[in-house]
Amino acid sequence: MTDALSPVFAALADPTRRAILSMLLEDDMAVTDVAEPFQMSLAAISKHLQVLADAHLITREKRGRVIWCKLEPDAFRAASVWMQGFGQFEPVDLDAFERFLETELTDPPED
Amino acid sequence: MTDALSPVFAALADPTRRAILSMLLEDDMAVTDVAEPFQMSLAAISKHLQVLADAHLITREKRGRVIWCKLEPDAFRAASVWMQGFGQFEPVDLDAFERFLETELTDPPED
DNA sequence: CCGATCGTCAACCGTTTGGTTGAATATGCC
DNA sequence: GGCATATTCAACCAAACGGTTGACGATCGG
Repeated sequence: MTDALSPVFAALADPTRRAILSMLLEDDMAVTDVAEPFQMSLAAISKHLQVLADAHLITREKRGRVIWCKLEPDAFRAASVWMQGFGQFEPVDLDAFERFLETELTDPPED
Repeated sequence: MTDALSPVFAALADPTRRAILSMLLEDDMAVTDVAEPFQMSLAAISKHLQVLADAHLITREKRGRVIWCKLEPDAFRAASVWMQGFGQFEPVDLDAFERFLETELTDPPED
């Protein structure tokens, strides 16, 4: 499967993995801390992180004992662009995105 | 799985199904015509269409013997909105979308 | 050096997925 | 009515998925 989009969507299809991505949206996290809120083994979370890394949705960097997980926005963008082609004939999302642009500009995310 | 997003992403994870969606972007199609370009059985395509319909990415309408398949942009939009949250802190896609807006306005899709 | 912590690996297990084939169900046409 | 066309259903299969447990290799702290 040389196709880059399939692993991205497959990774996003699992609610646990989407929850992990939402957590990483706030900050980079160690594997153990990622696993903490979930009712499943650390090994299971480790596998989920592997799937996300294979899809290039995250990267992992080892510093000492701890492996830090970090969002990788590029893969999101590729998939998002593909999807936008299917919404484009509907004017509604243009409005929505203009509204988003406005809030993004008037209320920029703090560092 | 009461979650609405998972079946959408799962449906999009298969390249055959994404190809079907691209075909439907041009026009509504009968099941047999959807199946024609693929090297697999009609039953397999029928199942793919079922998956897409379960995710509400398409609808099927029976007229006579023929079942017409039609894109349903709303499901795309929900998933797209979810994903935009992960790209939003990157300024690049704003530029891309502005360019898209421009082409969309200067070259509107004919009915 | 030793014990605790961090994370992955390997083997296993039940379920889902993506495909096949052949039969079944509508519907349209003559 | 009878035949061809359009689509799904049902049973089956191999492979992938999402989870478990237990052992293992690194690394930190005393």
